[in-house]
Amino acid sequence: MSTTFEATFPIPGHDLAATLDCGQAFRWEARDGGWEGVIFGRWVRLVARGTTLQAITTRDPGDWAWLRDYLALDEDLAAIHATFPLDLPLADAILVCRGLRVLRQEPWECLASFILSSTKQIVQIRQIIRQLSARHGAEVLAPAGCERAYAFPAPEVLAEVSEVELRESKMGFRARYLRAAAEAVASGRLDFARVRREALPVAREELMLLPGVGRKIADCVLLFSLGYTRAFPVDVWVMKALRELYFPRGQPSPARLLAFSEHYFGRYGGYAQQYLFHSIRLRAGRVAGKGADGASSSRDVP
DNA sequence: AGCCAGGCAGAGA
DNA sequence: TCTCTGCATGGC
Repeated sequence: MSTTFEATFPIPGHDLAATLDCGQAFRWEARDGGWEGVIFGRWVRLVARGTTLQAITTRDPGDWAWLRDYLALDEDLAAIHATFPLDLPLADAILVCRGLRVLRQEPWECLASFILSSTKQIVQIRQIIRQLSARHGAEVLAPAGCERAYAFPAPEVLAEVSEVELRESKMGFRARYLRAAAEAVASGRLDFARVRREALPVAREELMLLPGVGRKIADCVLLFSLGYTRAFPVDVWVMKALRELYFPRGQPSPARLLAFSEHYFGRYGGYAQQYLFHSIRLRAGRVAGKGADGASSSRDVP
C-alpha cells in the first residue's frame, strides 16, 4: 500500500487535455477522467477541476516547483496571445486552443522522443516510447491498483543497448540515431545546460550535429524542452497549414515558408505553431477522442 | 493494396 | 542550392 501526495493549483482557463494531447509530449494517458504519466522519474496524475488543477504523485513532491515549471504555469497565456500577429488563422486557432500551454519537458526525453517521431504517426510514436520505457526504463512507484509505470530510459542506459535490441521496440531505422544521441548525452558531448545558454541559431546547429536530427526535430527540442518559445517547428502538417492559410494562391517553396515562419509569428512563435498544429489536427479528426465535427473540448473555463 | 506518417541523409543534377 | 529516394513499421 503506497502513500500519495496531493496538491491543487489555481489555473484559470487551462486546457489540460489540449496541453497533454496535442503532440508535444507522448507519454500522458487519459484514465478515469484525468491524465497519468511519468515525469522526472515520478508517477503523476493530473485532473482538471474547474479553474484548478489537482495533482497527485507517489513520492514526496517538495514544493511542487518541478511540476509548475513542467506545466509552464508562470506563463500568462493572454499576454502570449497578444504577441501573435493579428490574422484570421491565428484568431481561430486561439479560440480552439485557448488554454493550451507549451510544456517544458525534460530535454533528453524530448530529444529522444522526436528522434523517434520521424515519419511516424503520433499513435505509433506513443507505442514505440511505451515499449522502450517498459524495456529499458526504471520502474517508478505507482499507486496500488495502477499499472506498472516506468521512467523514460536514461541516456546512459540506452547508450549501452545494441541497435538490434532497440529495434525490438519497433523503431526501425531510427535505432541508430537514438543510440548516437544517447551516447552524445551520456558522454557529455551534448550538454543541454550549455546549449540552452546559446542564441537560438547556435543552439539549433548544436542539436543538428546529431545524426537523425534536422531542422524540424531540433526546433521541437528547442521549443518543447529548452525554453526557446520563438522556435517554430515546421512539419508536414504545419507546412500544409502555412500554404493554405497564408499563401492560398501562391506556390511558395518550403524554404520561403520556413523564412516566413521565422519572422512573422514573433517571439512566441512556438506557441502560434502549436496552436496551428493542434487546431488543424482537431479539424482533421486526428486527435484521440475528438471528431472532425468540432466535438466539445474538455476546456475547463469558457 | 497502396499510401502515408510531427524527417533525415546521401546522391546526383 | 535544389530535388529525389531509401529507410522500418504499422494504420487506414
